Amino acid sequence: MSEEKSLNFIEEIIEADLTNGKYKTILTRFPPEPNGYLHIGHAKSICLNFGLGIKYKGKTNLRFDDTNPVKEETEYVDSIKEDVQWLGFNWEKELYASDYFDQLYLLAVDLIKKGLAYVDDSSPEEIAALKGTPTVPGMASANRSRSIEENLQLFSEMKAGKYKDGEKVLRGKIDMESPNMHMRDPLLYRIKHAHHHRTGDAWCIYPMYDFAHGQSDSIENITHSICTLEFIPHRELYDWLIEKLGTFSSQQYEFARLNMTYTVMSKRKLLQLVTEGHVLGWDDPRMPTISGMRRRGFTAESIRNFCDKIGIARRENMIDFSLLEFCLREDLNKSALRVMGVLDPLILIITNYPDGQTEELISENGPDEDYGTRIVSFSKTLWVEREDFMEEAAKKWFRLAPGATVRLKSAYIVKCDGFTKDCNGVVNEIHCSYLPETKSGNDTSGISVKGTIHWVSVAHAVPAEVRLYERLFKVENPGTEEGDFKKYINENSLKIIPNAWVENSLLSATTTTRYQFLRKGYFCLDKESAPNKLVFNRTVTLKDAYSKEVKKL
RNA sequence: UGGGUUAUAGUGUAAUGGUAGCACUACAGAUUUUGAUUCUGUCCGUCUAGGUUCGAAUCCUAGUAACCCAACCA
Repeated sequence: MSEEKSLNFIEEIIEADLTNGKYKTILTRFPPEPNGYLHIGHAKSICLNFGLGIKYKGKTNLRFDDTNPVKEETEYVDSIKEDVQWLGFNWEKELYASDYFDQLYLLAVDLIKKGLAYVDDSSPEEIAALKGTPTVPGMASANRSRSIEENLQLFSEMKAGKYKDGEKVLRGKIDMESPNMHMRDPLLYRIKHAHHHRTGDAWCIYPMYDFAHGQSDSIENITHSICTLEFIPHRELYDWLIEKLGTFSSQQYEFARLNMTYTVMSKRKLLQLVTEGHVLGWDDPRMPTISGMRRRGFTAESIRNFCDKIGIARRENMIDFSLLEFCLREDLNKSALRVMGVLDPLILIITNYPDGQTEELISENGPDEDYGTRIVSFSKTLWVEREDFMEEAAKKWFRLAPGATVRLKSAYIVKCDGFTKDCNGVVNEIHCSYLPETKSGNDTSGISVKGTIHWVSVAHAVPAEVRLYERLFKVENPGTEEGDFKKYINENSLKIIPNAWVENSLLSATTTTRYQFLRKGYFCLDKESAPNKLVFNRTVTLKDAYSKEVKKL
């Protein structure tokens, strides 16, 4: 019954660490910088880090890497916390790199005392020039040989605010000729007279990533510090600092970040989409952000399943968007309430049905009996989907056309007798006759039809705005395509239908419930919806074998 | 013309010297009061060239390709 699922390489490392007694328990962390909203790529990291904590009965911290005050804001902190919780994870501790500014400063002083760090007065340009290139070794700055006493003095003056931004930096004294650029006397501290979202104006020097991340891991006793591939070159420095400082030896492990077709994943690009108005905000339902996907109608379960299915490895990858859609539909199919709504309405009149009569029909709410049933009102005049009618039936057409029979879902089989057109030649009414003995639930006719279509009674329908979404980009990989990635934005990614009709049970729709509009897809109530104006987002369409059929014909 | 990392069906991921498997996609069929779901089946793969071995995706040698590294960003 229980298929043994093979371990990913990080799980193998952890199991080895646990069995050989290196650790009794593990502690991981999810370390976002609060400078933007979380996206599906972060979800992969969240599921990994928190998932490991759960699987191995360890713990996971949420730590904000807030060492660059000019980019970080409390708004982002709040959204990140909301997103992690919504995904279904609970952190052991909520921590901030800025909590450690005092300790970090002391560690830097310790490094100076050990003769392993120095204050450099060089300008950014000078430092870059002396750093060399990957193929040309770097050269020492004149300040490299400063005495420990002088370095201590200068560093404390940096902290005291004696110098302006950029005047001085603290650098590790490692190896200017290292083939690893990050070991060529990396910057550890820089001067920034900037207001920090948590520490306010208490500091004017801030640690760099390399002197904050590993040290924060070490301070917290993180056992497995998991990050993405681009940090591989930092690992040598990560290890060097921990060794020289003699602190808890956290270990860094790297995995490949998530890439997906038809979207972009970098914070820089996502920010551009927002600020330049290509989307309506970070939580625009077309965005790959957690907040956007949530608003679109994704469930946390579907995102977790997705992250589980894509796996963890060290090779570059490009995941098909269709896998995400599969995970989404898989979950929604189980949980969504079935309802009827007509997106592109066309009148259907049942000519032999009594005027003014209403029948309360029973329809299933979900895929199995547990979901129960509800009442839908049926009458002589209905809205049906315009695309469910053809003036002349095509090959393999199972829906309405003159002379054709279809079942109205949960109601009767009707035969199409004719139609009328308006003065512009557009079909405006379909005329049908119904077969009373075909009533859903006690059909005694023995007639079977190929097609079943959805409908709403005109007299009972409720108006709604419906927003349909398509992929945000027209090409698989806008990031690597030639020129500006924004050239490839799909201008049809949002289609607003202002005048859809939905069944009246949706008057009590909630934002937490997912719905399947029969045959039209999965929908959710948008946050902009109001009691007098329902607004639905289409989360994803249903799979559509018919449209494929049409393409083949 | 430095260093690092990675190469398994279209995509992703397993196989830890012993039958190349799983999922998505695509395709075909069955069921269906959603052209959905469900069910069944099909197609397609070890970067290349040598070598070691009874046996290689796995080990060795030499290539090739892709990605990352020269921010007072993380």
